[in-house]
Amino acid sequence: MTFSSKAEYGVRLMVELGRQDGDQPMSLKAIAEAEALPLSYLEHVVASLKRAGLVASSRGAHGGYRLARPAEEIAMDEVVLALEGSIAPMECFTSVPPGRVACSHEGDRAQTCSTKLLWMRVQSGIIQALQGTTLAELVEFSRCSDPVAVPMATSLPVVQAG
Amino acid sequence: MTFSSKAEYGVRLMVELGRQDGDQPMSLKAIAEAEALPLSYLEHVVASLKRAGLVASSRGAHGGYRLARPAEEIAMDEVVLALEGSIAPMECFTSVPPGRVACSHEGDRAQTCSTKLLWMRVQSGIIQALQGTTLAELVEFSRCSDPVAVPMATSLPVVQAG
DNA sequence: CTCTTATCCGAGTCCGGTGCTAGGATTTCC
DNA sequence: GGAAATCCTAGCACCGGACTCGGATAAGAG
Repeated sequence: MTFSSKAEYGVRLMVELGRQDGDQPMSLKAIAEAEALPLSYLEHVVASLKRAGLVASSRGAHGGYRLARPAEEIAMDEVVLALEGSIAPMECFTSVPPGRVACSHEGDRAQTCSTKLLWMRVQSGIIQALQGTTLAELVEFSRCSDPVAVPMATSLPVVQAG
Repeated sequence: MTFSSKAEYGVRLMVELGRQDGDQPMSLKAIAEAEALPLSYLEHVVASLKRAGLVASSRGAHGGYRLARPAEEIAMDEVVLALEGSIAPMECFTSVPPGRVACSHEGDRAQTCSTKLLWMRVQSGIIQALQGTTLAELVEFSRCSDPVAVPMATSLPVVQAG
């Protein structure tokens, strides 16, 4: 249960773009160096973001990428969705008609998958967390590099199997 | 971003055990047949659950597994944690001292990872969803096999990249 | 006592996806 | 024209997930 590195890199990339303030675009090379990420791989990452309409590009010399919208109007579920392809805790969560959830296990004796309730709640939790966070927040968070108060979830311990 | 099939199978297994009411244990073979899951793989799955103290076993003929506690007292975060090893949306989420979160990217120029805030919120959302669901709920949900009202999250559409 | 049924345990295999590279084509500014 | 950039497609290598197999141990049935 981890997000792919594509999601990680893509979010870092978006934050980096959000930190920029001028209108001049930022080249991938500059981003790769700033975040210490492999340039050639970032090309694929940014392609997904562009396809989703989250970044705009300008080609040629002095070209690069910039946010397609102000950071305040970009919710992170869009970003992660674009990078990850889908936000679903189980592969069987494929939407056939929009708004309904079909589990591939269904049809076997017409019983609804007993785990569906659980995964739907988890999915809901993830989406709410992503929707409730804007890129602007992350940009702001990245500016204060001093490790003081994390705005949330400092009280809950990291859960890990012993 | 999907949970492993071990998590899926393990939850199914737990639900199956929860459906049993007598004190006699249920054999893995019976579970495997009831859920149409590979028996030899279930052995590994149930081993994790046993190690976590969620199921108890009795060996020999007529042996099998039963819940170590009543289903009402089993929150699903325990189950998923046992199966998944850890509940963290990013590999860099490793807890060095309990209650604190260290990101492996930290230390590079002492800047906190800009994505930490996001992943912590996501993690929090997942854990809350899991903690707020008991095994008993899933057992109950599995009994009413008619696909009427899903108690939650029916309103939110499945998010998926086009 | 042994046969059967079961849990237990470790090793090993197969396959697909993740993460990343390579090479080239195209566009744009100087 | 050349440099700097995006774009596009193919391909590779490794790692882990999903699963199998073989055997050891334990316990009830006859």
